Amino acid sequence: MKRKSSSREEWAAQIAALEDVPPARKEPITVDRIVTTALALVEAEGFAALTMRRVAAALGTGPASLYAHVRNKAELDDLLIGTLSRNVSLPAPHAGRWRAQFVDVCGQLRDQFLHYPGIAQAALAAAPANLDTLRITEGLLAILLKGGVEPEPAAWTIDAALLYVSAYTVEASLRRHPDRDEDSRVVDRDEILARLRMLPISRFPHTVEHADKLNSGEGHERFEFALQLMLKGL
Amino acid sequence: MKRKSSSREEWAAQIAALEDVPPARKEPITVDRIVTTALALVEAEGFAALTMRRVAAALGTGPASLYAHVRNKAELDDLLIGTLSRNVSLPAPHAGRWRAQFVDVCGQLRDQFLHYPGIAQAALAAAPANLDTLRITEGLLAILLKGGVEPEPAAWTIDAALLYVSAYTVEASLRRHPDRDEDSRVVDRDEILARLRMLPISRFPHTVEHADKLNSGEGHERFEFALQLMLKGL
DNA sequence: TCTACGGACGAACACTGTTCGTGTCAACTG
DNA sequence: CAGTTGACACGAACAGTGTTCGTCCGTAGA
Repeated sequence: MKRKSSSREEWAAQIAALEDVPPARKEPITVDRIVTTALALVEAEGFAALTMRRVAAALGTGPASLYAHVRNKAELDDLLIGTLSRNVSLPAPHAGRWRAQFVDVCGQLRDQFLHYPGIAQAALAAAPANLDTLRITEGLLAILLKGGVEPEPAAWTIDAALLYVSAYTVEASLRRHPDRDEDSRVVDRDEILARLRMLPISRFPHTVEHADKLNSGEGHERFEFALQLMLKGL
Repeated sequence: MKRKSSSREEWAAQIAALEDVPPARKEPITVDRIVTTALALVEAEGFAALTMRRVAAALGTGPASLYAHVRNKAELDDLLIGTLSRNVSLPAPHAGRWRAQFVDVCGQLRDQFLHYPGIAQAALAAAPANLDTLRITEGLLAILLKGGVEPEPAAWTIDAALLYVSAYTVEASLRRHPDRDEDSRVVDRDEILARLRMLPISRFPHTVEHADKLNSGEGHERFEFALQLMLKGL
């Protein structure tokens, strides 16, 4: 019966061959196509939706096909943050504008991460010796050295700043996108403010008094504040 | 035959009742027991091993039993970081030592997170209005206000510092504990240094030149450096 | 004593990452 | 040109995940 079903399939194949368009000639899977598909998926549905199966399905195949081009999901994650890192443009270091240049590069990275919600989680786990992230480190190092910062403080400041960028964007993504209209979790600013004011004054005197300050900060004010804090401390 | 097997079980139960020790009298599951078990699991095997099934198994039951006491795995995570937050002791604010006090509290939190490898991932996702984390915010706010810092910069600095603590501990855990003796990933410091030196000088001049500084920092030197950076900037 | 109710839990669902073995098509080789 | 080889595609499966449903049972209240 194996024979029979086999010839039946051949028969179907022959019929399919009669169609004017041969079945799309399925172009081969490449690492680039995988990365592009994955990024589109993260952009549309967030990092939690990035699944080997979903990527494979979007490419019209099964999950096993991806493992010929990518060792791991972790390696795919690394490739994604590498691609994102390649999108930030590094300025020619200018001694007089080193602070602004530093903040600008970090801001570019922040925007890249925010555009693909949740992907910063992969950035925190990314291999420390990734070539594309090292390119950014090199650029930031050039900026700080040009600004007259000593090498070791410069290196450590870069480390701290990049860590902060990742944490900031992870948190921003988790706050925004946890799930559609869940009852808890998606508490907006006014709600948080109201809850802070409800705290017992005996145990949380300063929190209650300055609840508005704890929740203030439009856009990326807090982000810029934190980076300026680090740079002014140098 | 349902009858038959049923009576067989009853028979077995009667036999079991003959034992001097009644079957351990299975003490009830409580939120506290769940949290304690979960923390022990994370301490021993890392946050990735924290599974509803493993917690349930450690309690001698199935995963469904946990959902009577805990809404989500996310809620369990929140409970864990709440418990950890409750372990840091807040000093009485002292105007002359506000910087040292601030760094000390952050260091306590860091040590708590490092003691339960990977748990900081949950801290980044934790609810912003958790009572136990708010207690730490309140304590830090008291310290900074006592030090003469204005409320809004104080609030934003606390936000940045706590974010940094989480990011620092997440990264430290991921670097250390990814998997037992995997071939890649667990690249030690000397290996990273060697790889940095192999970079093409044309594209990575500063990275190659200062490779040693990029990798320096014993213990928590970088951690203290980053926090001092923020505090000096105030 | 009977009833209600909340906790415990077995089984299942819909997922996840990953591997194994087989198939198939292309490009080298004789 | 015929034949072999090797890389890639992929169906099926495995072990594991969070979560839910329906049923059981022991204890507290009427």
